[in-house]
Amino acid sequence: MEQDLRRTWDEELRSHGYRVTPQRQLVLEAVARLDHATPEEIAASVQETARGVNISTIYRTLELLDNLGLVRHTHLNHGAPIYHLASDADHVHLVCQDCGRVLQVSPEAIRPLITALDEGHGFETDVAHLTVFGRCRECRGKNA
Amino acid sequence: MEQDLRRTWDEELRSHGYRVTPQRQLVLEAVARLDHATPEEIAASVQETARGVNISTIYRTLELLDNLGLVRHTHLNHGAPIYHLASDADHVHLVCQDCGRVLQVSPEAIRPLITALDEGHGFETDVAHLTVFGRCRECRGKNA
DNA sequence: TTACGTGCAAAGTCTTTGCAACCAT
DNA sequence: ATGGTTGCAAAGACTTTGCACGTAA
Repeated sequence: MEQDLRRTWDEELRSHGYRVTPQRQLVLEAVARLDHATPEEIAASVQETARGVNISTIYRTLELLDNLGLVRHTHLNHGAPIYHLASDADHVHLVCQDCGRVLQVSPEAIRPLITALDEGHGFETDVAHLTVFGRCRECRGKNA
Repeated sequence: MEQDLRRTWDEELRSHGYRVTPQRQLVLEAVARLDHATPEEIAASVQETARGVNISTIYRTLELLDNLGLVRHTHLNHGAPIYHLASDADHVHLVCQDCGRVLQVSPEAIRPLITALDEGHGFETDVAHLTVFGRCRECRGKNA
């Protein structure tokens, strides 16, 4: 499994003329390990397992991997980008504006939306990038 | 109409113990006039009609108006917040990741989504804050 | 008058960039 | 060898904060 991941992006990089470096390896592993993380969190995570990768390299690597389609990002709060593996099953994020909790739901839940936007507006939804803000069950219960 | 808007937020501010100042008035008018704009754009717009309002006041005012529920914001790209009047009819933004175009669609288009998230997850969607990324009809036509 | 609000400037985040040294190929 | 990569430090873009003065109420 990890071997598969490795082989895949190895080839992906090389086939596009990019080099396979330890830093890129570490960043991708961190993204896979953390599941959902900001550039800072990824940097912190990488420091633990290695001497470290410079934060600017983290940014450059994430941008590269994103362009290659190996990772994806979305914006959960304010504007902080959150990265995750593109190979992760597609999912949509529900962010509670009260408690900050982040729920993941299957794209099935939003299939009707995708269909409606496609048929009604010719718009092709980027499901992996979708974040829905609102209030979660718990917070709705608490307040009015 | 403009009178209505004015009376409404005037009272809204005062009833919460805030003062009605020319700056706040200018910022709200700019948000109404521009329909969708970033803090910077709002600042620029305000400079045209008056000596100007300091950018930090713009930020403070937008935050205040947002808390009071007079304006709303969403994040279209990277992280630049886009403000618009809360009284605007609810609408959802479709952002094309290829050309950057922003389409507005009625919340009707996403009613099924709202329903599904509510019934399936007890999640109350903040429609006005929703932004959907993807590719617009034109860009889908152009490329493959 | 009183204390909320504003302008200004400095400080803070987060991200990008220039450049010389480094290393994957 | 040689050109893509990295680390470092500086520069940027955007936002927040401290403080003294200004002003709505």
